[in-house]
Amino acid sequence: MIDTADPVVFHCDLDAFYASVEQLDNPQYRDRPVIVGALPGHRGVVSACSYEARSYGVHSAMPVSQAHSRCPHGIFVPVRMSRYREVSQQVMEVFADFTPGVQQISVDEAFLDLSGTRRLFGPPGKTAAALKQAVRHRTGLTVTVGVAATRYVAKLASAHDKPDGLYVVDPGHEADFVLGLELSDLWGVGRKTLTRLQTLRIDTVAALRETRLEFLRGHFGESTGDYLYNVCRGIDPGIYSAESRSHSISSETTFEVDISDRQLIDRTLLELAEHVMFRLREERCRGATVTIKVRDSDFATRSAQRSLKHDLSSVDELYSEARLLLDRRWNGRDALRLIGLGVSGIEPDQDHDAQANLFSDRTEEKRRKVEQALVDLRRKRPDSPPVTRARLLPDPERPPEPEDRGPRNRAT
DNA sequence: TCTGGGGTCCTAGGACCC
DNA sequence: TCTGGGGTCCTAGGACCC
Repeated sequence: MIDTADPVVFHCDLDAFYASVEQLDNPQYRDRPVIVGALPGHRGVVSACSYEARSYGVHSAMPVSQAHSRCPHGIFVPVRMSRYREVSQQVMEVFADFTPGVQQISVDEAFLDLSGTRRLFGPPGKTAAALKQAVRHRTGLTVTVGVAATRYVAKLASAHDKPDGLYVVDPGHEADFVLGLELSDLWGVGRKTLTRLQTLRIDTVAALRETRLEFLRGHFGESTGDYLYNVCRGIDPGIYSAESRSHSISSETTFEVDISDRQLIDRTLLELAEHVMFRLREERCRGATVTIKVRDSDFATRSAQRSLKHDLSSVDELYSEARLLLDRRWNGRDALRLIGLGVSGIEPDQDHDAQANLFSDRTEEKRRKVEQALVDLRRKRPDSPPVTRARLLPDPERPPEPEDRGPRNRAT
């Protein structure tokens, strides 16, 4: 007998989301292999692709050059993130009609808490079918729903029945369900962990379940050991249980060709500083830890980080810290493939004005105010050309920026 | 085939303090 | 003077996810 008080979680996952939106907006793309990401001839990977493209062996995270050779007649289109956010918002509104307990975890995924709705909507499987129908009717998109008593198992359930799927794991059957999966199906077991498990002669979920907790902790550390021990038994390790808020903001650029030109690298660093600081302000956050990242031609990646005694107050300050850090990780000669910049340890900035008054340096305070004014202007008129520093204005020698490199408006 | 960009969380070693 | 142990913060790197 199923208790009406049993917890019920839906994991809702929009199918091939970016590619589906492109097919929706461009009817001529329907039933054709659509590949969203970098364009052929450029560095980059596939962000998403339609199921038609998958039948050619294309998948997300694959280098675009490879996708192009597997599917030369595919339709390659760039990422239009702001459009996907818009459609995502519509879908979330449909979800909200079913429960106030919507926890969005990415642009194309959400957990829904449907506990205690049996009397209102009937059995969870019926509710999930109605939800799929509502999403299709209102947006034209298909969504796969996994239903279980916990978030972790609901997530595995949706992954088990894509696309346009509906899979219910009845309460009490979590362990049996997980036993039927491959080790690599377990969320949180990636390529490296899989290889290490196999090296230890652990090839299946059943074998993992026979492995002692102490052994797993010894080989993988306490945290991952406990994680593996739990998930193979269908026990939720506590994913997404806490209220999440962002702890870092970063931005990075991979150059079309590796470069060692100091001026170009400095200029890129300044653009990144502008972008990161803009987002920090836009989200009304403050932070004091700066991290830079560089990647060499051979893909070796290094980082350097410094925590300041005070919160960052301006683009110029972030930029000059970033340059100091860059000098610690780059000899100024080797060609770089990528450069990145981030601020971490960020917290909500409750009171801007009180904060600003703490700055003893009047110029810093002035800068801060000018930058905040720019943020407010861009927020008010997002379609107007961005106001920016003279040295960041487009260089006639350089190709134009791809659409989605600029600061974004967050859907809230 | 030559590998994006945005995040999260964990580990391990060293500094520092009690 | 020498010593132990714990807690916390910082830094660098790595695994994983969408």
